[in-house]
Amino acid sequence: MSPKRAHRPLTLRDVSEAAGVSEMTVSRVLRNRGDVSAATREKVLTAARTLGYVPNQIAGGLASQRVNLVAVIIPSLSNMVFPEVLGGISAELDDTSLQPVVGVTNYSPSREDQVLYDMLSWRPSGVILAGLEHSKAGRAMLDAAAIPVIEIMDIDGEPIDTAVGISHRRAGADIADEILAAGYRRIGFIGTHMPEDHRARKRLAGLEERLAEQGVQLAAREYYQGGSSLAKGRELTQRILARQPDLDFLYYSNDMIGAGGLLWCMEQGMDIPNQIGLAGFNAVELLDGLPMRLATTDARRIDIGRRAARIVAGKEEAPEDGIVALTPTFIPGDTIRRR
Amino acid sequence: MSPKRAHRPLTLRDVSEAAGVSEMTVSRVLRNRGDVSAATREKVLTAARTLGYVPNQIAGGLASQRVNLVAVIIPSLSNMVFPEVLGGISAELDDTSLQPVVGVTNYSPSREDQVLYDMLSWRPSGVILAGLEHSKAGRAMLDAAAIPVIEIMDIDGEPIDTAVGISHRRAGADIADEILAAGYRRIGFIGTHMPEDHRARKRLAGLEERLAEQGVQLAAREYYQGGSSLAKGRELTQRILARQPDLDFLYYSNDMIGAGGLLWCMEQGMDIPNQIGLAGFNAVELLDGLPMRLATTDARRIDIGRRAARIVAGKEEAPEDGIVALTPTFIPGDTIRRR
DNA sequence: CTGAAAGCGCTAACAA
DNA sequence: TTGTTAGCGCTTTCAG
Repeated sequence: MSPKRAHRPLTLRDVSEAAGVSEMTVSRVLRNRGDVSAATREKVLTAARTLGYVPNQIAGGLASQRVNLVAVIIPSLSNMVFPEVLGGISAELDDTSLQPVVGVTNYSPSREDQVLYDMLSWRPSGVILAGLEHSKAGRAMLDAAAIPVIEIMDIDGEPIDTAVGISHRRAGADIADEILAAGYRRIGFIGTHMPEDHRARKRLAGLEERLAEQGVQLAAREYYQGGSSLAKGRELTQRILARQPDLDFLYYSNDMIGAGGLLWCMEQGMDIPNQIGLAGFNAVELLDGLPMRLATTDARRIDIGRRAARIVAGKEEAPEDGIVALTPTFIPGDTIRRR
Repeated sequence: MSPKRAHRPLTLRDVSEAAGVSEMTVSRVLRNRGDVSAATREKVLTAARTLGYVPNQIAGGLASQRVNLVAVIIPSLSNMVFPEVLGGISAELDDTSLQPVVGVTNYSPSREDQVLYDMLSWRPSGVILAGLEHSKAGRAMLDAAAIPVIEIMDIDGEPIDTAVGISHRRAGADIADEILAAGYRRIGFIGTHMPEDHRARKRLAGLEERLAEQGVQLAAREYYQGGSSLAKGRELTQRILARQPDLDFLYYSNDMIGAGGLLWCMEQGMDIPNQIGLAGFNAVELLDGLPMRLATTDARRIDIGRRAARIVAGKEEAPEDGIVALTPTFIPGDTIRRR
């Protein structure tokens, strides 16, 4: 028969009694702090293992005024993008004593405030959160928390402490350059209608600005609500082309709907990239096996996670101006004419 | 100019002084506990808001011996499946005071132990973790923790407290029935080579057993390492059919590689579902917009998350026998012959 | 309805 | 190298 389930959680005192040394010595052994003789060390370790003791970080955190938690606050988990950022963070934190704790806002500012409040109440030693736009209340909480704040994904704005990301405005402009250089002129845009997705908004602004500089205007736009899927990409592509059949390029605010559009255009027998060019955003590797490779931009999300984590972990110093700018990479794939 | 960043985190005492009442009264207001006059309540709330006070749960947890955290331990975040389970958990926890804290094991038992140790050191009020297979050490920690343990995804085994999930063995057998009933006989299997993915293993076992009962054996198998992608699905499909061109059905251990295989078969001009049938597993809605809908099984992962969360939150009582069995749904799509 | 005292389990700081 | 003492910031409990 297996041992009975415990009724009372173990404390340091239990280990201390079992090992015949003071609680303080047990504490030192378990944290690898201070000098302890090999013999007592062994005794303590054995006792702790035998009992199945797990230290109480609640008590430890209160006593030491240090908590090895990093709050990570992101808009969504279903987007593929943020799990990857998380992957970068967690990989870089793995060889430190810090643990990430994740909160999800669903792109809602009020929920961001709530999540922030909940996380800060654990007195983490740092915060990594997406975007530079926060509510006044959120900003106040961050200021009052007096801990390092790393804002990720976006650098178009004023960071609280440090921002790690790409310029989405710039990324939009770069895509405009690619599109124009490839000779496309009648350009349509398909993206989410999300006032709170500031990064998508900035990309679109950058795109339009650069187009305007070259005397080109967006010929059509199609917005949608809710999550992105292949199906949605198909539907929107069909709709925009029904309205404006003469478009020669479609720019999608993400790869998922872009891929849906690509599949639809292929089924219609359209000549890609000559008759029409397509591009998405984010370089979702998931889609690598499609019949054609969608043109896209790698937003460097794993690197963003890593750099942000390195900074909170103190492996890397934050720059003077508070901005860590990464350079997005345009990946032409098969859906834009080669120059 | 914005207010300076704080240097010292605020405490109850700060609010107490600002509001001119005892710390105890502040505590009561902030937790909505005990009777407080509307007037003092208002004073306290105003003071707390003005200062930007965020309660310290580390201290609170220690004092009250209660921590409103639920540890959620899953194998992976890049799988699409687990973020959805998480979604279900988080949705159901939203109207309680509990917060999920997520740990990722990467399908490694030793890492599961480490994550478990880290999470239990926060003294959560419950644990939700994937699978019924745990190390001896992990089992010991869970026993010693003396908190509710909900094992999710799988019910083929002996739960510690409660298991919420589907029978993968049974799901495999059901798929065998569907395949045989549709008239396929030369069946190939493509799946990950993951000794630690017990659920995929049990599905395969269930499939083979049922096939054997009907006098059919798997005609070919192809295993792969690492993550699943469309590209991998293509490659493996090509490989298995090169070896065994006469296969008339391919069963994939997940939808992602299944979809890759589907795209490849379509490009080869194969007649689906007559010449060859295909099925995946998991009903990943992401893939909904493909040219044909892959046959698949909905493993009820959102429901699994919800039910598990309801039980830890005490919204629902755990059954006597510790097993909450959900029924997976087979979705024929377009890639299996209709009877 | 409000307040005072004690202590949660651990660690910082100091003493031996 | 080991032990002792005094809190960390809150909540429990009890008194008013």
